[in-house]
Amino acid sequence: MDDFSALIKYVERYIQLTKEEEDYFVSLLRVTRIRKRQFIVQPEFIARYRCYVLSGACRAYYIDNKGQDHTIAFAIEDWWITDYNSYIYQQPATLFVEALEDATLIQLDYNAEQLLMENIPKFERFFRIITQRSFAFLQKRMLASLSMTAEERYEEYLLKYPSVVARVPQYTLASYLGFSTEFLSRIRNKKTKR
Amino acid sequence: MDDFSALIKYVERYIQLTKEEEDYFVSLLRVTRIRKRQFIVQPEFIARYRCYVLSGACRAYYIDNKGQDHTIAFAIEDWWITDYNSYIYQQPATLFVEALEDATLIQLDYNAEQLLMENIPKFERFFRIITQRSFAFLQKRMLASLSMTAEERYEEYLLKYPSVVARVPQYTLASYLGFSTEFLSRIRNKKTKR
DNA sequence: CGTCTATTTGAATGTACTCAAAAGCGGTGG
DNA sequence: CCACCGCTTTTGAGTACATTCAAATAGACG
Repeated sequence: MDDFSALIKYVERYIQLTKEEEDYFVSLLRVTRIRKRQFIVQPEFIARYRCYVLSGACRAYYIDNKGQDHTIAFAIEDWWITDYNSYIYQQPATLFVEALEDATLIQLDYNAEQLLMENIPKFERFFRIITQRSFAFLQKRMLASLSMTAEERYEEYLLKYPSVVARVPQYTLASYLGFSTEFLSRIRNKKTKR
Repeated sequence: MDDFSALIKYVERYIQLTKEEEDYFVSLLRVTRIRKRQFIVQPEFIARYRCYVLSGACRAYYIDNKGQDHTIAFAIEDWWITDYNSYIYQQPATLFVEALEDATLIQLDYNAEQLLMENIPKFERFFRIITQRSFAFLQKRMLASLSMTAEERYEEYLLKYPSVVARVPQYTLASYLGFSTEFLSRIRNKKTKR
């Protein structure tokens, strides 16, 4: 039960819950443990869950027809992850979601989420707010991708999310920022030489 | 009043409204007409409104420190537009939102939106759903930007949104897709020669 | 300690950019 | 209704930023 306290805290940043509501919410959740390199979501399968990261780190990525992979999201403690397109439309995924470290996740099932919103309309509000914030965040990332050089994007990300940079393999970071591993290596090398 | 029927229809794709709810909703709206090149949002000012486009076309863009502009969104009939980061956090904008043609817009004020959700909780649901869809859309765009060449992105956009491509100036389309006007010109030229 | 995975380095290459100038297009006024 | 002005698109040449491929090195895990 204690596993859920972090998530409860997270939810209560946006909406207030009574004890009963909290219990009902928790009754819909499930904790899973997965090991490094294990997949939560795979192409062709439908993403049934939205996952809240209790511990560990994950990434969602796409493999294009040339075989290159492109990271669309990272998630560490207190973040959510899934193939969002697959989850909200309940259609086959196009992404892989993989554990970068052994991880403990709280899963919220799609149907449970619908039930939750029907039974406790406040959760409509909760999901609205977190989605709005994610959207605003993604717009900023899109703008960064349109207007900044590779090096600038790296510097910005390093400043904002040092704890992610420190934890994830370099090639995943490069594929998130939109350039090759080799190029990130050169960027870092140039910095240390100064 | 008839001006609002398109928007009502839009809303009713996601939630059902009673006559009273509809009236209350409409009472919070305001129609404005703006001329080509006029701004709805400007940097430094707070985006007070979310705008639904009744007629005309708009774009939201960012001007970087080198003076280049980057289009983050277009909006034609039946789409919403604003500086979303500014709107949801009610903080100074970083974007320009401009009319590409004379346009008629329905404005929804930030405070009115909050009121609306308090008084008719169904609207929580409405904004949740449209934001989720926008987010899913933006993720796809981000992936396209990470994994496709300039030409591929153009071809894909042309297929999906021919009516936007046909209406907006080429330099705005290039700045949306993430390359220079000159390059888009070359892409198009190459196509017609085949 | 050995194997597998991740990072670094070098060299050649490519995709897309920049700058400048010309051409095309559209709206406005005489 | 035509001419002009401003804005947008096109074209050319030179260039930059970042990629690719291959090989070497370093690091992590059993």
